[in-house]
Amino acid sequence: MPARIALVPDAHGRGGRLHRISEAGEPLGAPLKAAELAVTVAELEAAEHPRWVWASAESVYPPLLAALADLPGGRRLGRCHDLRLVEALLLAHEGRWGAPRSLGAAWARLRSLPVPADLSESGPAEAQDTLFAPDRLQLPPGTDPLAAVLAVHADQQRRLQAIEGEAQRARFRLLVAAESAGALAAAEMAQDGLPWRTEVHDALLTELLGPRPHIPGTQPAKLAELAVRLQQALGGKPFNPDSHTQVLRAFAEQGVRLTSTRVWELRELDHPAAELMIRYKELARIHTAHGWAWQDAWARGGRFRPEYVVGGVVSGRWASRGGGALQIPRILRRAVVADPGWRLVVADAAQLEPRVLAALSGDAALARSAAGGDLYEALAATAFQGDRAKAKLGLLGAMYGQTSGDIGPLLAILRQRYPVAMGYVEAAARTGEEGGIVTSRLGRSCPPPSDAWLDLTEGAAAAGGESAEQGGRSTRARGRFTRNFVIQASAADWALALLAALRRRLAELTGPGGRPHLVFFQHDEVVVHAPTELAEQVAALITAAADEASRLVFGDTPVRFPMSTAVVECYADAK
DNA sequence: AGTTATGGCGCC
DNA sequence: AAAGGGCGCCATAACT
Repeated sequence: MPARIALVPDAHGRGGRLHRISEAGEPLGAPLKAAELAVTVAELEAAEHPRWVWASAESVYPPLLAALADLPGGRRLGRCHDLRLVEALLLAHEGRWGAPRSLGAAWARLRSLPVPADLSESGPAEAQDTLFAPDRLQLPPGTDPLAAVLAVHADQQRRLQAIEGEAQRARFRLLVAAESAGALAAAEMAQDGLPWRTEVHDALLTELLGPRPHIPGTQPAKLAELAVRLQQALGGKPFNPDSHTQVLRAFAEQGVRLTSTRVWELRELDHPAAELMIRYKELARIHTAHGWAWQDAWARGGRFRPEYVVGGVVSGRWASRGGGALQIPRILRRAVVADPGWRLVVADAAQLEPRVLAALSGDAALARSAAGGDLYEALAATAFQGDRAKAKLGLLGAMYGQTSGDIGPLLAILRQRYPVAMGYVEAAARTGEEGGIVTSRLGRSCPPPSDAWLDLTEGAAAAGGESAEQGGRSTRARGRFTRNFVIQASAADWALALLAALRRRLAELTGPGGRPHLVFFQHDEVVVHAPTELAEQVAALITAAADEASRLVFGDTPVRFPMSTAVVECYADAK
């Protein structure tokens, strides 16, 4: 078993302190002092390939990564144990959801000291020297940060060891490793950035909106023109098309009653202004969310640099902070182009969530449908007379808890043909409706119901009337949440395992053109920027990583998790 | 003036 | 075609 090394950077300088520890967290030998932390870390990484134990990758790794990049070889780190992320996983598992998870908070709990609240995570990363400052770790003044890292790590190992059931414990450990690996990948992707051609983005914006306005804050020509035509189509009185209330009023004055300004509602309207309104919304959104201001803030110097928030979604999916990394509109993918001599290897897991359901529930019949290429096609052939659309609709409805529409008969067929899988999601829904907790395959726990929920549902049925209705609504909403959680969170488990496996395999690959590296991760999709001569090898690695993830997360299952992979120059050409 | 809520829509 | 689950972000409206 390779060693673990606890690591604490200095408050101000380039140095830091380290201590070898055992798996259980006992210190081995004497602590080390490093004048040049990056140099020492690079040497130890090459010699021992340790698991780095630190307060959080988010605070420690980015500056270290920048320093490592300046060293010959430009090594990255293989593995870590992220105390803050692991603390969050353990707290949720222990039913202490919402307790602060910083190193300082964990330390304070150990010492029965007042527990500091977590800092808000708003705003872009601060200057590097303050990232290292001890106050960011939320430690009480005078605390030795290295001692805190050692103590909290040892405590976490004890809590991991205490998890009931050998298989569950092993899976939770995998979750801990994958979550931590994700934190490394997130920092590396933030540093590398997604290749972004500003001139392509510009041309696209100009085509859609007209030339960039000289005065910031003014509307581009085509948007302004649309607004005028919209006014004319609605009686000529000026109004602000960005204001829902004014739009509703303008339509009402023409005798058109709308309950909202949603696009699908406008589409059902037979009025010349409806189409203009839809077009206006479309363009206004691109302008405000991904226009020139966005480009200035997030996509300079040929790279889009988002900030990922690992574990930012309760299901274990990542969130992002600023830049909307996980909501890049499809049309803007034109601007994502590989460097000359490089390619983008774009891969997404095909029909991940229904496959996860098949593997999770152990439904043999559904697993047979998930053993090949198109799951919905197979499902349709067995249960829906070849109607693929119906098969897809029904299965999605079952996973999301849909009740409306004409979905009832489809669900009935699924219940009859796949009782094990349907029983699985329905049991999860029932647990939620009763106020219980569900967990993902690897053991990530969902949050408990809020106090407001308990107030709303307690005795609501007996009370009758409106409060019964309200209680019933929130009961069912909680059921839909837990029903979906088991699938979405287990899919996130799998995707995280894929990411970790792929990252490890990519690190071993290098060519004359450079090293392939991850540049994007979005729920069930990865993008690798690779020298052209390595692109096909990368595609093969992705397949291998998916197989490894499937085995690690679901063990021996007949369910396949195929990746749909494309080697392209431009992201928009991947699908 | 600054903060919070809402509506709406982008992604999975 | 939308709707069911999860998010982030923007502009406006509604508050403190």
